[in-house]
Formats: sequence, C-alpha cells, structure tokens
Amino acid sequence: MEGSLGVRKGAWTKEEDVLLRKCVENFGEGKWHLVPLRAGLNRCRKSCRLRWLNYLRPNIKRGEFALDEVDLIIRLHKLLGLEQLKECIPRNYGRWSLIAARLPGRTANDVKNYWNTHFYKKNMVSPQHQMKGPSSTLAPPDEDGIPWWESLLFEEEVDKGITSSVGGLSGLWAEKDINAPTTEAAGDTFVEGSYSGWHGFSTDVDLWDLLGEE
DNA sequence: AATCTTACCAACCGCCTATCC
DNA sequence: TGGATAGGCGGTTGGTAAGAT
Repeated sequence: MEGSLGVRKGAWTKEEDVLLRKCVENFGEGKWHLVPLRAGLNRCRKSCRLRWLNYLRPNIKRGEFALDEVDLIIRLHKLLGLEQLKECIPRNYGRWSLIAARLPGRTANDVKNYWNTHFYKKNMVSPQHQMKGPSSTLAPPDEDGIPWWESLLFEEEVDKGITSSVGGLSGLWAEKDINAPTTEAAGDTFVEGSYSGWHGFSTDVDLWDLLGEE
C-alpha cells in the first residue's frame, strides 16, 4: 500500500513500530521530517508523528473511559464551545488537545473519537433522545431513567456556572496581573493553562479556575 | 451459517500558524 | 518582507470487529 510518491500508507506493522520507537528513543521527539530517514521508514513525517503521539508514546491509556473522564470531557467541551471563548480562541484551535491534556494518558485523537462516537453524531439526529452516551456499563440511569451524562449536557445550571466563570476571565487576568490587551492574547492566556505550544505566552490561569474545581 | 448493520478507532488529509532563511 | 518548510490541529474516512436479523 503506497502513496503517489512511494510513501507507505495504512496500518502500521510491528516492525515499523519497533523502528519508530527506537528512533524516538535515540533522538527524542521532534524533528519529525528527519524521522523517516533516521528510522529507515518509508512513511511521511506526519504519519510518524501521529503514530508516536497516538499509539507508541509511553503511558498511553487504553480501554474504556472512566466516569470522571467522561464527566470532564463533557464539561470542558461545553466550556470550550461557548461563544465567548470562540471569540478569543481562534477556530477553537487546540480544543481536543486542551481536554486531552487534562486526562492523563489520553490523546486528543482518543477524546475526539470518543466525543464523535458517543455524542456528536447522536446530537445531529435528536439531542435529547437519540444520543447513546457513554457505555451503559459505566453507570446505570437514575431513578427517572435519565442517564447521568445527559444531565451534564443539558443542565442549565452547568451552563450558567460555566458562563459566569468565563465572564469572570477578565477578572482573573486582573487578579493575576496578566497583561491581555487583545482578544487574541486573551485566547492565548486561556489556552496556556494546558497547552504550551503557542507563542510562549505563559500564565498560571487554569481550566480548573474556569470550572471551579480544585 | 450467512448477510447486513452499527460502533469503534487508527490513520489520512487539508488547513493554519510559527519559524527560518 | 515574503516564500518555503515544519509542526500541530480538527474533520473525516475506511477497515474491522461485534451484534442483529
């Protein structure tokens, strides 16, 4: 299975995994354009990076999402989808990465897949009744027959709490003496809590502050 | 047992931003 | 300053396993 430039595509073999792992162990993460050459792999740089980040990296957690993980995904997704934040986070960039950064061992791809499988597609049909939600083995519905996760998705009080938290962002910046003169910088400030890839804009504002948790 | 449908998830693709020259 | 390149992201696709008919 090869692409137009003779670069291999599709599922990775065990041999390829071994080569990639050895390469990263020897040279470290990064410089992905050099990895195919160094590892002796007939793969593109993006494919190597993705394979490492989503599958080969140490401490990757596999298997079913725990209750608290799903809870957090729902809350953070809701938070990051708010109009107020869309204004200051360009294109919602880093949304899945932000959420994944709060779930040790989970990757952005994992979180995205989970959301798309359990919530997003169901939302397209009928939000209140078509969603399957997290595996029923996680937790039974309450006495009213309403799954625990559904209340998180549609609970107005959760909305209010999150909205007020976001509304208080400017206060947080002021409180922490953070200079956020533009909406773009404001977005960086928010994102920085768990994502360090942008601009080197550093602050200790945390998603937990916005969620009002520990 | 065979076929069809659904769910899951690894991987690809295109786009954007940052950095380098 | 502007083009080329690399890194990184979200959206989407496609293969496959599991369940239903």
